[in-house]
Amino acid sequence: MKISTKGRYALRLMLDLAINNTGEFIPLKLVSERQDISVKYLEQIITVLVKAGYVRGLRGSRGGYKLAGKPEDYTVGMILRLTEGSLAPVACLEGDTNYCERADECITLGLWKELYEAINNVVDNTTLADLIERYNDKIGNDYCI
Amino acid sequence: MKISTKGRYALRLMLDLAINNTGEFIPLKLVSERQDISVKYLEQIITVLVKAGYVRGLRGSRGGYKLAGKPEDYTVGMILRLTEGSLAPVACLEGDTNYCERADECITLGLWKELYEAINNVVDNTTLADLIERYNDKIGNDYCI
DNA sequence: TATAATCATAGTATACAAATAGGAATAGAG
DNA sequence: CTCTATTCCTATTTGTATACTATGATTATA
Repeated sequence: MKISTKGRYALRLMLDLAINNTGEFIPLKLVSERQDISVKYLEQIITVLVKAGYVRGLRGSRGGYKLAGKPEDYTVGMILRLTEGSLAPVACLEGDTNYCERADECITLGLWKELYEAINNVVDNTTLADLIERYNDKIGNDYCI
Repeated sequence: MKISTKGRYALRLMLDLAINNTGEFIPLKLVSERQDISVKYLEQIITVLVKAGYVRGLRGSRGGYKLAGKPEDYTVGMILRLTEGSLAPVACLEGDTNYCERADECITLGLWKELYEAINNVVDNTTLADLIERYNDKIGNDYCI
């Protein structure tokens, strides 16, 4: 029941781009230094975010990445699902591909559904902007987003 | 973010013992047939439940297992934590052993705490008796617990 | 043309998941 | 008192996923 590094790092990556946004493209080298994650691993993770259209990349010198939209456009759920896959606690809740023969007589299915909903409820109701705002309130910082 | 087979099977095992309880000890062979899980794997899983005192075992002919307490005594959380380990979505929320240097400046820590609480809230407020009752209501069965 | 970056693909070490296997100990039945 | 059905104990296996690292091609700017 753990969120993997891919999901966690993707979130930190998006947050880093949001917080350090100046309008310019931000190279992964900088994100790597700030977040203490290797550039190579970040590259692998950001590929998915680019393909999903959450992040825009520019090659070459002065290249880098920036969020395609605003921090409030991206929920934690969107980012985690992209990098982690489904957040369902059991496979039989994932789409129609993992249908379970025992579903009708399954005593625990309802419980897993409830757990799934609780998880979704948290991640889908929190945006990057929310996280930054809460952090500013707590720490007294004022990251410009 | 998946519950492993150990956790899921442990829950089904406890439920099977609860539902099929007659006062006698129930051999794993029967549970195995009903739940379609190998006896050998069930043995491995039930060991933990016995050591925790959730289940009592008796060796030899006419031996088997039975719940030590009543179905309402056991929450899903108790059973899952025993077999899965902590249900924390990130390691830094687990006890004091996994302390993270970045905790103070971590923007995502609050989110993980919220998620953790949401998960705990579900599993700690559902007992085996609840699951059986809900199932009876849904299916029209009347398992004697 | 040099440089700094993304982009694409492959490889690797480790740990965890999901079991299976073999046999010793024991409680009851006959 | 022996047979049998069971728990109990420890090891081994197999596959898959995680968490990276490595190499090199491409491209945009200075």
